[in-house]
Amino acid sequence: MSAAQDETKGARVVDVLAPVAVDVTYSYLAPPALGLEPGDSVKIPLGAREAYGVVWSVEKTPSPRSNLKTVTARLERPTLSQKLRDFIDWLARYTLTPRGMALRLATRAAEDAAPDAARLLYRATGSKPERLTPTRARVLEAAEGGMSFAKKALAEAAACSSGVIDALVDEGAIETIAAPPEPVAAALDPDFTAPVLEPAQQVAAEALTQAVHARAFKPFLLEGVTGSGKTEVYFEAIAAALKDGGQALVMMPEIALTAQFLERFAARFGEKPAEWHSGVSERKRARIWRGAATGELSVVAGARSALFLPFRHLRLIIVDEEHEGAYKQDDGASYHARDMAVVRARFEDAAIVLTSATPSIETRVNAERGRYGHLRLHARAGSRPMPILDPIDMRVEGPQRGRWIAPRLALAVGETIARGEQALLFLNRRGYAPLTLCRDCGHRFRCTQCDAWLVEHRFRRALVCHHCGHTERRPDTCPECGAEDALAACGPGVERLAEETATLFPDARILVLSSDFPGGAERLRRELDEIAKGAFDIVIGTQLVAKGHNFPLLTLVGVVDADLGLGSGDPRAAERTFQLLNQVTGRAGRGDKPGRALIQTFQPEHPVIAALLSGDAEKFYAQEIALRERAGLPPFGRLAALIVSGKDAATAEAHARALARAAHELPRSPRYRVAALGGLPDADEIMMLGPAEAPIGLIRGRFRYRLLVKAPRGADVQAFLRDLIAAAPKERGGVRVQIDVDPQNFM
DNA sequence: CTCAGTGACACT
DNA sequence: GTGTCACTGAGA
Repeated sequence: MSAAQDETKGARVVDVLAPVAVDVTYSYLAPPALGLEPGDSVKIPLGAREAYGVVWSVEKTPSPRSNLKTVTARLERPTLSQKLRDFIDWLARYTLTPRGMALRLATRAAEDAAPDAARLLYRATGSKPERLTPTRARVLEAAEGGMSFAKKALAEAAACSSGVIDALVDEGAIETIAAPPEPVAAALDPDFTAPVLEPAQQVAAEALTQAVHARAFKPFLLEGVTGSGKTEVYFEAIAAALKDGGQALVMMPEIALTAQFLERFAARFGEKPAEWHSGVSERKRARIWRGAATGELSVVAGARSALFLPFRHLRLIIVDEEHEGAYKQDDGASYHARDMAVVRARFEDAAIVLTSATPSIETRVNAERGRYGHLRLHARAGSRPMPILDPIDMRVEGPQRGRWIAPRLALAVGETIARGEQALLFLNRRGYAPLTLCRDCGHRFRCTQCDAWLVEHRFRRALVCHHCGHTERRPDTCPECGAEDALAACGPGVERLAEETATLFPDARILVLSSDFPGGAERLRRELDEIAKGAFDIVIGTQLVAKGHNFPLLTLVGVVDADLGLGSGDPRAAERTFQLLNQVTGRAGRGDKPGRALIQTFQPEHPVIAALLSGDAEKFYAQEIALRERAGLPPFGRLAALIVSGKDAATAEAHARALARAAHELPRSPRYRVAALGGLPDADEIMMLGPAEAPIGLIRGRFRYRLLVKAPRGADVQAFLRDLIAAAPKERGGVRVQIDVDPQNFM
């Protein structure tokens, strides 16, 4: 018997899933000594390189095959539980993502999880260095008493750089000792602070704690207006999970929101939870990943990707602000984190709580039909009253031409700031003006890449495409007719609104909050702090201001254009507008004094605006749900978006057309309809949904078109999509299809 | 004829 | 995802 045969004799065959864009597992020989079980991580040869993979199954009766490669080694990583592996398989199938890519979502953080490099501590040995400079003396003095310090701490204490310490180590005056790795997060105390709950909160909290203790899958919608105390309620559910020795995951839509949350959490549980988002260092994420797997970590608060952490005993998931669009992931695997969280909870036999002041339609329907428990907090905690809403009919009492603030709104702002209170003007449009045209020849500035109007950004002296990001300098003369000083800005953006506000209130301290201003989350946090301290009288903001930030001094909200977004042809336009305006107007009010919101609109009788003004959310939900049901829109019909991309607009469009053609040639139930949401004007086989408004975005250097597939409830839209992708023409390269399923009915 | 750039393809 | 290979067009 040869040595090679000897080696393979008795070897087992394992099926390994590698984190690559492949849907199948690969089989490898595994030395029995490794004792591999499903969920174990292994090092494997893959093509020309070494990769890692996760054992998905161990073949009981391996069929004889030649040419199998052999697992190189076992990786010291926590085992991925059966529950997590099932979830990965499910998600891959549901989102039409290769399973390897789904696996990668769950293991990417572990790629950096080198076993913790020993942290080095420094302490004095007692021996003196050859040359004792004043700086060195300071270091030795600081290190006196046998205490050991982190290098950085010691350097800081001695006010020197770490180089000095290195030199002292070389000369033997300082020694290094290995320290145990720092714990990822401190232990949490479920009884650190006794909760103070109002009766309605108490009822909801009890329902949740019961569900957590039951250790079974149970979804809830926790619905309550801004300030009704939803957080305190779900803190009790977290406390219940902790008392049972379980883990909890809190998902947040925005990084900017986490800071505030962490503070409140620490006040309730004594310590902050582990924080998980793209801003956290890779090294730290790797440790959180391990901490979740070992059970050492009990609560993680984070963004979408936290959903894939390998929790050991997950008892509870919270999805905060469940209606937020930020839960939708679009590049790579595309999934809706809120819905996938529900599925994860099902696999983990955990409770899950979706919270919102303005739930999404699908969640409301699920709650109303009894699939989710429905917990409601009607009043604001501490009896803070709801703001008073007041429409301004722009047809009757609008501002003069070229102005955007109606006299009555201006008056209200003036009174508010005269009382030393804050006013917020809300306009969901970045930049100075959404359209620039030439008064002489009528030329309109359009994006050369995707045909959308270019938005003027006056601060930057630029014209920017909000669709694809294309930017050009704003010229002084018309590029069409050469006329000078003939370019006119049409319509308002926040920058222009700031200009008008400054003219109306020259002495007011005005701040514009817009996501495109430089400085990022850091600056935003600082500015929000300053607002809370009263450093500004008038805040002008885009939808950024709707996202759950606290404005304690705000008493007046002016919605400058409530109609914006209602006519966009997006099937979710009504829902989005209602949510946005509700969140924004809900910011008004201080203490027990009701706030006031003035709403400028050209169509006060529009169902969405009317429902908003009536303050009756029930009315809105009832009418929107009825409408969706009639139109077969989600959640009553299934909508999937195929995102087709190409290296330039023309290629992308060609691919989109080819795919649409393939869709119509595919044998299928006539109940499927494939539509282009704008942008494919003469393709007669394509049903148009909404106006053509160039739905292309430039993402990572590629142009994207969006095609919609609509299928009624019960239809196997995934099977259709799978066939469609298979039938998609692959010639000339670059048909990349991403499926963005609006997932319904997956339970 | 070489070389960088682009895609298609396979990976057990 | 990533390494390899074939093919292309530009330049020596």
